[in-house]
Amino acid sequence: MGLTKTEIFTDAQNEIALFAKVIGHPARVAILQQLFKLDTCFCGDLVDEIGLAQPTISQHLKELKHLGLIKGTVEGTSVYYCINKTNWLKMKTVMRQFLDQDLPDNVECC
Amino acid sequence: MGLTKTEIFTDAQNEIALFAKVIGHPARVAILQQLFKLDTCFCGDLVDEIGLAQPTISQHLKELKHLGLIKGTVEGTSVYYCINKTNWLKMKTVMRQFLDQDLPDNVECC
DNA sequence: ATTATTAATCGTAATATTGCAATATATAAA
DNA sequence: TTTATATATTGCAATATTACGATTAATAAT
Repeated sequence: MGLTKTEIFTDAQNEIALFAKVIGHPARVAILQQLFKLDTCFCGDLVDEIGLAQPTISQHLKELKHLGLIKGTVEGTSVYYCINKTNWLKMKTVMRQFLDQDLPDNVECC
Repeated sequence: MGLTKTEIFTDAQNEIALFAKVIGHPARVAILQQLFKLDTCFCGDLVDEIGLAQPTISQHLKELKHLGLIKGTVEGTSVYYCINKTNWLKMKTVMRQFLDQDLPDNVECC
């Protein structure tokens, strides 16, 4: 096992989970916050800013890129990363819809 | 390793990651959606609704309970679960603040 | 051409997660 | 008291994740 049974859930449920999962690590949270703060950021800056080894940061960046939340552009020997606004907005919409579900006020809960 | 270095991140970053992580599995997404839909839900209903074994569901419920997103009340041999409104709102606030960060419109991104 | 710089990839160790069968626990019903 | 029902816990196997040292790749500078 150790393998999520994605096939028994709806696409929407899997999408929410995937987005949430990528946010589910403080290093990736920190990277995203940096990219928002600085608009664009060289990979090396992130390694300096966050206290993790370069390969570790690179790996987290890869995951964020894979989900489309960031873009990377090569410039010389450096790569600068930035938020992919379109996909960030998409994630925001998906997550907000999930978070905003609510119980009717009158319902008495346990 | 395989061990997240939480100590190098801020409390806020770790909190965001923890909340996101618990949503980062479709079974827990499905459970939460059911609890919102039905207001309150017997554990057995969840096992029937979602196609996972009873111990697996029980484990996911435990994680959700541990983070305070749901409450469980024993009634006879059954346990009924429901959303913990207060903590759900707290998570919503934390996550929304993270998701709502934005780049200035005028900034040109890569 | 050689060397320096930057980031990605590979390989690997440690730990975490997912899922379930088997079992335990606890209450309800007979 | 015995039996049925519902949920939690235990133990375990399979897989995933996290982290990093070593290496590679690719460009820039000398």
